[in-house]
Amino acid sequence: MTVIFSKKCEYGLQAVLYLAAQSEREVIPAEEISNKLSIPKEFVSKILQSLTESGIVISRKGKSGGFALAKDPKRIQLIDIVAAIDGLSMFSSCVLGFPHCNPENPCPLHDKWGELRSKAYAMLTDENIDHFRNKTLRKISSL
Amino acid sequence: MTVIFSKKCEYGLQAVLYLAAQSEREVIPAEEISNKLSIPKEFVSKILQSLTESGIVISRKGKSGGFALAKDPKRIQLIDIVAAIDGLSMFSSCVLGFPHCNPENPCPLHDKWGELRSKAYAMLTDENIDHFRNKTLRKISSL
DNA sequence: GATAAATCAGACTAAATTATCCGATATATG
DNA sequence: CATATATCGGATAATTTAGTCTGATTTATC
Repeated sequence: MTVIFSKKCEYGLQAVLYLAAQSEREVIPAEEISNKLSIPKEFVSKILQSLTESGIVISRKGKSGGFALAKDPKRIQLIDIVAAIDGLSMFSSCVLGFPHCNPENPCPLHDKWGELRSKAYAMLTDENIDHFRNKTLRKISSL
Repeated sequence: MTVIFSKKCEYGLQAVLYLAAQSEREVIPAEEISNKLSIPKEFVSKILQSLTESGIVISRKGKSGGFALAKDPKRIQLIDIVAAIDGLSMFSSCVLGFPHCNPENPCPLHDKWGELRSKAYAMLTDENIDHFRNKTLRKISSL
């Protein structure tokens, strides 16, 4: 298998994008997110709990409770979710798994991969999640 | 955690690059690869066995046996090892884990990721492993 | 032929990831 | 206050990935 983000992180990104696409509404119950995105309810719930601790989402307990973004979607970037769930180690570790891969002791792919990695980082930082709102809505409606 | 290649695949890539860097020698015992690359012997041995079935390396049993490339290193590309171990699904599946991500139903990152993915693919296909020989030797000698 | 050094094959174990379950607690609403 | 509907928190289960062990077989060399 080859992965970019862990399942947990993929689900977290999807769920946060989902929340960002609902900006007019109050909190959204985990069950709705689970249904719309086909993520096991308990699992997405747990992931959002952890994002609550990271300050990215907030939760309201009890009847008509649920999850919502903790701040203006213009101030949240995809990298925030990745950092909270998977961490940022992929942006510093060697793509071939060699130890101490750096400009002094580069692996054969060091330079090429370094470029790609920077672009991947940019992809996750250049835009805030509000920017993805319409695209997310369109994607969700196709599911 | 965030991964590009599985550990198995990282080890496989390292081991094949190692073999390619030893082109003048006959077969290399798994133990040497294990020692030089700090990969558990039985594990790298298993990985090379599977690459034998894929036709990328050959093995010789018995005393002074070991592994070697099955063909001219100019005819082996990194993608061959990736395809044999991790498969190529990462080059077609959605980076956010959405189902049926395609130009008609793109996820919010579809285009950007598509570009990066192509470049990652190119990184693994544009050069044969003989091209990495010197870089590999330099890296190995620093371990 | 005996011995040593290697792969081969398959079962097994360990660890990490993914997913589920359940009881407790909080809260909106009648 | 009772009820229904949520999250919260912790334990547990299932699955995948990573790694280990052992015994058999092969082969070079003395």
